[in-house]
Amino acid sequence: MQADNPTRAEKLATAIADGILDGTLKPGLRLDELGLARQHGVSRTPVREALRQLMQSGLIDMRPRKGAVVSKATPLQVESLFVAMAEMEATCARLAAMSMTPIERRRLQARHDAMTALAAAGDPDAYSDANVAFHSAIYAGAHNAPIAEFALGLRRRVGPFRRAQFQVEGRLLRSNQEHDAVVRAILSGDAAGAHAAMLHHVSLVEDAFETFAATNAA
Amino acid sequence: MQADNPTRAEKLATAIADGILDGTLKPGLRLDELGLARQHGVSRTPVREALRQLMQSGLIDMRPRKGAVVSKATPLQVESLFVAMAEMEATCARLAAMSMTPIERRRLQARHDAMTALAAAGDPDAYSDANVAFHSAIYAGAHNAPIAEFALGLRRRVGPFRRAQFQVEGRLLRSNQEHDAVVRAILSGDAAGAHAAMLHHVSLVEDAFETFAATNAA
DNA sequence: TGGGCATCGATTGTATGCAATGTCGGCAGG
DNA sequence: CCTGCCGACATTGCATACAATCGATGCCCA
Repeated sequence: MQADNPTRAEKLATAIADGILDGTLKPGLRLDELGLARQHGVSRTPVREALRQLMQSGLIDMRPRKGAVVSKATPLQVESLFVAMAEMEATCARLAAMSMTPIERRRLQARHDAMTALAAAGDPDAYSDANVAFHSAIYAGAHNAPIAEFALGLRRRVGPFRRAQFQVEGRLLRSNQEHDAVVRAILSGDAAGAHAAMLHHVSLVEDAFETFAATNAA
Repeated sequence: MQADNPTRAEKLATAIADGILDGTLKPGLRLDELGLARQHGVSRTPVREALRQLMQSGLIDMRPRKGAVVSKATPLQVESLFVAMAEMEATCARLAAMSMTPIERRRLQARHDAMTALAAAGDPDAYSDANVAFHSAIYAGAHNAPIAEFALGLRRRVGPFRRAQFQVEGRLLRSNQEHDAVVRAILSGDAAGAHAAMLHHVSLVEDAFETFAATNAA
């Protein structure tokens, strides 16, 4: 029981969050404190603290004496999440265009070039990983911790709803083209252009989700 | 000990948050769990839960075994907060221009007209209150819960740094003029214009803070 | 005299126990 | 048969007790 610098409550928080985000813990499921405690081999105390943390991040809902349930996102709420993420991405791009250092700009360009190659090679998995890093780089380039954290949290929360986005035929190349517009605007310091290009890019992701959802609703 | 529907942890969280925001608990101050518990007449458990909640909202910093301290905002971090708030206000204005219902638009217009009267009358206190409501109305008009909540949280956090903004001579009238531009853009559905106008407006608040800070740093 | 180290105190992390409250099932009355 | 009340149960909120870790103080030795 040594070398657990991350506290039990922290580990529980991430474990439960992972469970929610990867679909193991389904929306609406009641999170019983004692059950979770036994399941993870700890007492209720760290469970309670983990739950409180998750509540703040919006992954679960807790009402004073009614326990905790996995947030059940209505389609409207999911829509809000996508809109919010699009806006935050666009905002980060705007700020990045104004704030990125020359080194960050060069690295962004390098990332983008690498992704262009991946898109041409047609490797969805590698592209997807690189895509996450690409967007994270823009968050970081905004040089604004509060916004970057919020954007990261949003991305985590919308994650479950856009799993297969790069499976769609031709999405890779289009995504890369859109990235190109974003990168050019950022590198040239065009704040408004970066905002618009990123908004366009992420809104298309949202459209892809809606198409996907509509298809699966049949 | 009845009728405490808000749980003790919740009440503690708000109490401590108020203490931080109104300056009673100064940045850098160590928050001793046992001390807080005794001070509020409860045990450590609800204190811990309250602290965890405050950590998530950014008001305090906690490190695994090193306790909690009131977040000490460096000037750079304060700057980040102001930038973030400006961006979120602008984003809300953008979304509001696209999403507000006719009723909301009429109410916004009414609010603005009332504030114009207050500005003309030169009543800083009443204007300040109305100003909060005005901006909140725009948050709500964005019709996006995640963004609105984030914006509200940011406004709370920057609050302590912009107390006397309307004390500056002539600020009232200028503020009202800027609001006018924002309102016109929103009412006409000009998303980009609303974004720009709000960004301009809030950035001026930031400038006022910097002037204030620079003056007081002497 | 200065540095390394052991031990102590303080404080946090975790576990468990108790009291209070919400929930579910059964029962009486209409 | 349905509706409303009542009591037992389950679960949460809180308090207290125990364990583990960090920091500091003082001592010993070079």
